[in-house]
Amino acid sequence: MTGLVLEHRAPIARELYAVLRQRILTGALEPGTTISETSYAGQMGVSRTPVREVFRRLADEGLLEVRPQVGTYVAAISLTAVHDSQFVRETLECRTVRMAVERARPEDDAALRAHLERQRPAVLAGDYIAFFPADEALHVELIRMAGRAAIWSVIQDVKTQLDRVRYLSFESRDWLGKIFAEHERIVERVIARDADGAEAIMREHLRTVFTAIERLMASKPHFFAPSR
Amino acid sequence: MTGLVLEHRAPIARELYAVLRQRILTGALEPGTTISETSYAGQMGVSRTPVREVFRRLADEGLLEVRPQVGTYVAAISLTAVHDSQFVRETLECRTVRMAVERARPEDDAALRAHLERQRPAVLAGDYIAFFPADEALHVELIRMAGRAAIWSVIQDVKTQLDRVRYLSFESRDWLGKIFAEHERIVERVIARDADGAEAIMREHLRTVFTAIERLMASKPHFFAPSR
DNA sequence: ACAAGAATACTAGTATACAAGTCCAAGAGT
DNA sequence: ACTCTTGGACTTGTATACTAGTATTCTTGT
Repeated sequence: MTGLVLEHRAPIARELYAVLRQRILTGALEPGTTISETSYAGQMGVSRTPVREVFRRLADEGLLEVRPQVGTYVAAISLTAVHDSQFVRETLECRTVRMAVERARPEDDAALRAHLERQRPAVLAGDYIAFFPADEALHVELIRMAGRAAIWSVIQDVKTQLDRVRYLSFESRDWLGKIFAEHERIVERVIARDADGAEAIMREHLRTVFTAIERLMASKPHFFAPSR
Repeated sequence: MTGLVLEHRAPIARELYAVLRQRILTGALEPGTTISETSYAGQMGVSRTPVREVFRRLADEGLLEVRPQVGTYVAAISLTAVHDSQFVRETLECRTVRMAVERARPEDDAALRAHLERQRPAVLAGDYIAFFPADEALHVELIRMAGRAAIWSVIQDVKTQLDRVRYLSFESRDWLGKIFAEHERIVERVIARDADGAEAIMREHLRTVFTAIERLMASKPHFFAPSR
């Protein structure tokens, strides 16, 4: 008994997935970019097998487009997909925030306030990297309060499309402040047990992405797939 | 020029996916069943590569559980996952059916009636196989009328969990008739441009799965994952 | 110069070989 | 009889080799 726990090194595919996904979301790899299994495997110093597994998964998420025997490309942004993703998120989170209000207990209020305090320093520092997980944590908390924690996986799925637009559109410097102010208003309405108010602000909050979509369409129209 | 179009034979993985998915949904492979990549590949007469790809996708869908270095199993039914899937579907389709009513045009009414007529013979014959696609087609039509056709992919995703319960619970002989009657009432309310009525019946319609869940829990409790 | 066709250099799909972790059971030692 | 150890038979993870389809480029004939 050495007391030493040998760590399993994480599967290569898991690491590759996180890295490539982030590169696409942040725009390091722009929509339309060609990226073959062989070349990416060589670039990352691994074999095609895990790369192929990652490509398949990202294709299912709508971030890659695989054309058999031809090539793989970073998927163009589908305006329809983005709009419908926003619709799904708004529909689900507006309903769950109502439920959160109805089920809220005193200790939940404290948890919500704690989430805000975790976000505040990131906002003041203009630190997007730190803000994103704290942002998600608040939304997860509200869903948990609603008693539907498992639907976060569905929201995460559609949120992928929205996050990519957010990243690519280069939100302005005061964006963090705006988002945070809306978070404060939502939490305030929840603590006041005002379901209508909380839902209204949540709806407004989740519709701010539309301005990002419009800005991106104006500045980078070639990122979008033809609407057909 | 021969006029003969050489068909690309469909990728093996695609075929494997459809077959294995159906086997799991229908219960030919019961929850908890062990199924290794090697054995299934041998059984299907293909190599591990496409089998592995299919396993990953089904694991992402929550139909398989892959334990590294140990084995792969047909996933147990998660009561939480099923309930939250129902919640997502109800939330989305209740909202879209309202929108369908608001946007409905005369030619849409005809399309809805046509879908009912397509379902009727399957109901009279007690033909589940023929009914399922006609059932889905009606729901897709309503979503299309709402102008949100793309959210069907989200609904399909959560619907997987619900369909499995439906299959495994062995719905009674008169189930088709009940479902069809609800379809008729929904279509009738849409044609009457009664958004509240249509939404109410849709909600009732999508909650019938709860009786299937209860029946399955009573008859096959070992199909379910411990709730923790 | 130009158009048609053949060689070439890619691509993803599939098969196979090897590596490493896990579980179970048989057997040795006490 | 019981415990511990050790070996073997699994499992999935990864690497590599081969197949077949596609697009481009270069050659060839006019």
